[in-house]
Amino acid sequence: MNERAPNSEWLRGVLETCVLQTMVAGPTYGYQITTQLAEAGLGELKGGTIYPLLARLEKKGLVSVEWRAGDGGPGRKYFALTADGLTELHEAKLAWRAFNTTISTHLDLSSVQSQQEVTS
Amino acid sequence: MNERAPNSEWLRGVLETCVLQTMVAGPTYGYQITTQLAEAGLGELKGGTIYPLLARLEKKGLVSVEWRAGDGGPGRKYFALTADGLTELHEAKLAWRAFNTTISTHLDLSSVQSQQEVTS
DNA sequence: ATGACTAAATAGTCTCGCTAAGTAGTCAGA
DNA sequence: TCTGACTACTTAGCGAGACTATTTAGTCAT
Repeated sequence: MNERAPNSEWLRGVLETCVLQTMVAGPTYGYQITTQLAEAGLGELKGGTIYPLLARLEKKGLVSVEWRAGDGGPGRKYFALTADGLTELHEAKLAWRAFNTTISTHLDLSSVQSQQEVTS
Repeated sequence: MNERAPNSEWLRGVLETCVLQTMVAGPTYGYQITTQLAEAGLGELKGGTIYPLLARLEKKGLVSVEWRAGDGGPGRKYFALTADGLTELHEAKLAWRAFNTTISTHLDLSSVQSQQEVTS
C-alpha cells in the first residue's frame, strides 16, 4: 500500500486552503487540525509543517488567535477565521477549482482507467 | 482579469506530469511545450523552468533525447516518451486524480459557487 | 546592421513542506 | 514516584522545484 508515498509535493499552496477550510466549523487548534486532515486522507502533518503555516495565516490576518486551557493536557492555541480569511478561502477554492479543471482537461483524465475499474 | 495571478505554486509536481502528457502526441521540444502549456491555460513557463525539468525527466529515464535541425531557426532538442515514461505518466495521472478527489472533498467544492454562476 | 523571433542553457533566489529535536502539561500503571 | 504515552506547541535547518534574469546563438525581415 501507499507505493507512491511522497506526493506531498502536491500539498504546496493547497494545504493552506485546506487548513482554512477546517476552521469553517469553528475555532480549532494546530494539533486537532493535523488529526482532522489525516482523517481526510491528506497524510500526517508534523508540527514543523502546521505551526509555521498557522503563523503565516496569522501574519496575513486571515485568522485570529486565542489561548485556552487544554482539556486534560497543555494549553491550546485556538485559531478562528477572520472576515479576510473567509474571503480568501472562498477565492482560493474558486481558483483551485479553475486550476484543477485546466489540469484535468490537459491530462485528459476522463480517458484514464484505474486498476479498480479495469479489474471490476 | 487574472487577479490571483501567481498560483504557480500549485504547479509543483503536476507540471512534470503535464509535460509528459504533451509528449503522448509524439516527440516535441522545450520551446514548443511552453507554448502548448500556455495555450492550455497553465501560464507562460520560462526557460528556467522547463529546461531543468526536461533534464530531470531525462535523468530519470522517462524521456529520450534527439537533436534535430530547426525549421528556420536554431536546432531543437526533441524529447520522446520512453516505456518507463509512459508507465510513469499513467500512474501519475491516477495518483493526481486520487489526490484531487481527496482535496476537493475536503474543500467541499460542490457547495462553492463561482461569480459566473451567481450572476447568470 | 538592427531588431524580432526562435531555441536552449545556466546561475541564483525564494517559498514551503519536510525532518529532527526540544519543551512542557496531564495521566495511567508498575 | 518513576516511567512511558499522549497531547500540544516551538524552532532550526534542509531540499526540491518554480521563479527571475541573463547569456548564447541561429534565422529572417526591414
